[in-house]
Amino acid sequence: MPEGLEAEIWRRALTTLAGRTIASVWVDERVGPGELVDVLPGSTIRGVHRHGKVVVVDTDASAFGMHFGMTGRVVVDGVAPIDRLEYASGADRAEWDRLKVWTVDDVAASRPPAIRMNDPRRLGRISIEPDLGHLGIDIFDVRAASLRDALAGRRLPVKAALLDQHLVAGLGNLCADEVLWWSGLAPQRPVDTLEPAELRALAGAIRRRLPVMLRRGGSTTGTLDPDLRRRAGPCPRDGTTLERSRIAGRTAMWCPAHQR
DNA sequence: CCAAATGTTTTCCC
DNA sequence: CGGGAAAACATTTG
Repeated sequence: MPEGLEAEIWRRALTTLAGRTIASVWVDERVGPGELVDVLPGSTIRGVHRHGKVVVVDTDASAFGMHFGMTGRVVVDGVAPIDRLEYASGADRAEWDRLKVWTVDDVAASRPPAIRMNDPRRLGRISIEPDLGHLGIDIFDVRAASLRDALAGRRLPVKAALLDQHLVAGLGNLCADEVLWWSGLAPQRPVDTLEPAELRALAGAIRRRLPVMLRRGGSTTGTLDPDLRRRAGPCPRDGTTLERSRIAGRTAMWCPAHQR
């Protein structure tokens, strides 16, 4: 997916809909509850929040959540806040639409839906009143202390921990590799071997780098960008050829020289 | 043609 | 119970 950064970009775009009243809803029942069609019409959008990779739209009747899987995306008032997703199709076919929400002014003006979620691979999910209680600390709330608490008592590789949404919510494969690169930690390092200074470096990388990537447009804008990952090119810091390994079922790219 | 791709969940196994 | 590996989901891209 779309990682937490993309979810935040979409959350901000969706926030512009606050105050508008929903007229009608269509949902692909393979990925979301059909009851949304009955519950939402007549309600007004109050606001949009996000935890980790989940975006939640609050209305005065109910709230619904969107999770984007690997290839889900959102179009707001006909405009895609992120025009093209890496590792996904550049096309936007109507048959891939999974959720459409029209507001009363959309209907009056015969406009496209205010909210349209489109997802070719159909790995994303739409939920009603989503339970976010099982998610870990949000990426923008990570501090050295909260990160230490989240990882306490664990022994798994640090990258596996960063990808586990129950521990830290919002990091995906790209952002996890990125913050490990910046903090000088090898992805396979067990979390119980991390020194306090290393934990601080990791929390610092999450705190400092994610806002930069968010400003640049998301999780593909890091130092280890998709092109460098594909080529397994030289480490931008020291020129060492990046190494590729498999951790927690995902491809990890890392520098064997400066990441220890 | 083949492998891999921003993700999660489940199941099987140690 | 913790953790890993693999499969499943579905489609496009390199």
